[in-house]
Parts: sequence; structure tokens; C-alpha cells
Amino acid sequence: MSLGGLLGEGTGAALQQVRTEPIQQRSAARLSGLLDAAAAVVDEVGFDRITTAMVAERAGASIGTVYRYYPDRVAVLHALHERAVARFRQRVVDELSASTLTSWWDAVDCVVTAFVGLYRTEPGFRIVNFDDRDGAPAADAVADADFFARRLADVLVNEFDLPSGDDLIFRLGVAVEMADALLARAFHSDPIGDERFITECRLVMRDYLDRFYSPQALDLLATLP
Amino acid sequence: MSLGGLLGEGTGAALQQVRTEPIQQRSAARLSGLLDAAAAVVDEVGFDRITTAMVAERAGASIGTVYRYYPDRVAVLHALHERAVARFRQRVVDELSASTLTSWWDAVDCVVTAFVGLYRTEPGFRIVNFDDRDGAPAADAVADADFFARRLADVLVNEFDLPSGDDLIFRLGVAVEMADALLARAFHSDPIGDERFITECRLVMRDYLDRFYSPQALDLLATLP
DNA sequence: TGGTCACCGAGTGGAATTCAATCATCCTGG
DNA sequence: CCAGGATGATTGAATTCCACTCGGTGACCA
Repeated sequence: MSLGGLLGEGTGAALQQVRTEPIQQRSAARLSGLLDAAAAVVDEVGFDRITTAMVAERAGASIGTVYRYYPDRVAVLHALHERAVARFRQRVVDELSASTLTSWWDAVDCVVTAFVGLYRTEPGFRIVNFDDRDGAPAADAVADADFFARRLADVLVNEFDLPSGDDLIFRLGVAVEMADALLARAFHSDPIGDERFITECRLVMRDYLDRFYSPQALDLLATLP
Repeated sequence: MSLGGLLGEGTGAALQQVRTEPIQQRSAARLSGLLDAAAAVVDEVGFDRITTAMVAERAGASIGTVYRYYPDRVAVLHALHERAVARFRQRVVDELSASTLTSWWDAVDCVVTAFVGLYRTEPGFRIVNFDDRDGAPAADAVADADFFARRLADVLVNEFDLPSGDDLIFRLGVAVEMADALLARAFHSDPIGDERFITECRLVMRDYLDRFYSPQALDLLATLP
């Protein structure tokens, strides 16, 4: 789940992707250099044509260096995905603080906007996000989505007084799944993103959550014990 | 898109997956045996760890035999998916004819029910379905989803007088994406399927489509030119 | 009995991964 | 300040793995 884990400071699994934590400064540059190279290569040749040799060469490193940091080919792509998600997280924060939020809806809208922005500007993300659903990430994905739903729930509860609880988390989880699917569809064959799906995504999110959390629904809820 | 192509009699690419059409009877059994083996292996080791050797061994055949029928490893998984979809198609038909349909909603509900049943009973489908978005099928997937949306639109237009047109197809496409995401989520870590997500899927589908195609909405639409 | 059809499995090639050797940097005692 | 050992970082040839090919062998048919 790609929207998952957006607000987490690392979801646990993320950090263990790196085999050996770099100790000297130069290797930090190496690490991000490898990811930059991977992003470029993925954009050029696609997900399933990428080879470790290409990544190494593009990064000006040797094969062995790749394996020093990542246990296998797929882990490199995972890490690329993780980094993109981290940048997205920052983007959400920026977006949230740059906007004047008058209701929970504005916050949700910011998240969608940030995600769309990520698709558009982060090299390789579009492809990695589609293809990263295999194998290993599958297990993490649900945990990530759940984690993200919890974080988002915190924000909505604290900022907009939505009623906290498992119901809210579950519904945000549902919303995240739907949004991810629709945005993936929007960008599937269109680097700019098909606006119809993006618009419909916002609409669906709002309608779905309005059902439970519109002012009217909340008022109604308040009148009941 | 996994719900995609459900009602199609083959989407064009489907039939060309088999390299050589079997001529003698025994080879028909071989073919389905290979798929059974692939399904079992996929269930055991997962999508990206499956090897042609594993499939061959499980089927009691040799590597060469696999390649006699399928051009490559991915084609085997395509074929497995296709077979599952074919069975699903039958299940939809059964479901539709076994139910008394009083509105378009009943038809949509049947599709969801059939899809859930497929997840539960078709070996290997759960995993293949997740990963079928990736790699090669990715391109087909959107076409499939679109194709399925069109077929479903036909049914709803003919049986329940929904207004035909691109809008209906687009909205069904959106609905398909959402349903697929939510059902995938329901079965992601639960072989039986998390009922909360299944229920929510039905609810979301209905709410979303009701917005445009509820009796009230249709009446309203009718009063306008 | 000749001609397809089906099957086999060692062989090929390319990509993933390993690992022993080498280089770079840091650290410490003098 | 500076040997020079210790440890981190890098290398790339060697190895392993795996998808895929192909020539040979038997099975069915007419």
C-alpha cells in the first residue's frame, strides 16, 4: 500500500533494508547515489529490466557495493520506494502548513494533492509504486496502511475533533485503499495523471467520509448517548 | 486490474498465450496440470520466487514441456490468471441466474459475491491477483478493466435501463478499481477474507453508484432535457 | 513404416550474488 | 604530528542460479 506509512518515522522494516549502516560520511552519499541511480534506471528501462549492474554503473560504483548495502535487487527498489515515501511525508507536512485548514476535508485534500505531486515529480516512483506490490512489501503494506491510518486519525481527531476510535481508523484505512487504487489508475498510463480519476478520487473520499463525519452526521452522533 | 476482463470471451491476448495448441487428448490434461502445479507453487513460495523448474517438477513434467506450451514464465502466470477469471465468469453467471434481480444493485452485488468466492476457492488466485498488476500485465490491466466496465455497463443498461454512455463506463471503471482494492485488502492477510472490508466494499459500491443511478437520481435526470 | 506429436533434460547465456583481496579512513601511542 | 595497525569501504572475477533452447527419443496415428 503506497499511501501507507506516510507519516511514520520509519515503519520498522524500512531501516532493516540496509545491510550495513554506513559509518563514514562518504558512504551516506554512496547510498543516496545508488538510489538516484536506481531511480534513473527504473525510469529509463522499467521495473523488470533493471539490473544490479546498471545501477552500479550509473552510480559509478561496482556490483559489490550495491550488495554491501542491499541484500538483493528488490531491496534496492524497496529502498527507493521508501525514500520517495519519506519525501512525500515532508510534502504532506508542507502542504498542510501552507494551507488554511477549515475542516478535516482540507487535510484529506492536502494528502491527495501531496500524493499526486509525488507521482508527478519523484523519478521512478510511478513505476516502483506499481510494481513494488510483489512479495515482500505485501506484508509490510498492510501494516503501513494501518499505521498511516492511525497517524491520519490522530491528526483529524486532534485538529478537527473527529471522534477517535477503531471505527475512524478502519474507515481511513478503507479510504486509503480506495485513494491509492484510483490514483494508481490515474497515473498508470499517464505521467501527468488522468484528471478525471484524480477528481473522482477527491470526490469519493469526501463522500465516503462525509457519510460518517460530515457536520450533520457528527451532530446526529452527538445527540445519541 | 483483476476484476477486469471478467465478462469477456477472451480479451484478445488471452488465447495467444499458448504456444502450440494441443492436438492429442493427453496434452489437454498436461496443460491444466501445468496450471494446477503453478497454482500450488504460487501458493507455497509466492509470486516472485516461482521458478519454471518448480512448476515442471510439481506437474511431473520437464522444463521443456512447460516451454512447449508457454512462451515464458510470465505467460504461465497469465494463463493461471485467465483460467481463474474464466471460472469466475462462470460463477458470476451462476450467481446472476440463481438470484432474483430487482435492481442494478443486485447485479453489482452478485459480482462482488462471485469475486469473493473466487478469492476463497481458487488456488493461487489470491497471490496472482495481487501481482498481476505488475510487469507485463500492467498494460493489459487497464484495457481489461475498461473492457469489463463496458460489459458490465451493457448488462446494466439492458437489464435495468441505466443511461448508457461514457459516464457510466467511467464510473463503473472507478467502482471496479475501488472494489478490487478493498477486496484485495480483505484477503491480503486472511485466506477467508476480512468481512469488514467485504461489507464496506458493498457499501461503498452502492453509495458511489447511488449518487448517480439511484431511482431518485435517475428521476431527476429524466426531468432535465 | 513413415510421419507427426509430445516429451525430455543437458546445455547455453545472462543476470544475481558472493568473497577474498585491496584501498581508504580513522584511531592511537609515541 | 605522524607511523602503522584496525576497521570500514570498494572492487570485480568467480560462482550460482535460473530462464530458456534444442537436438534426440519415444508415443501415437494413418
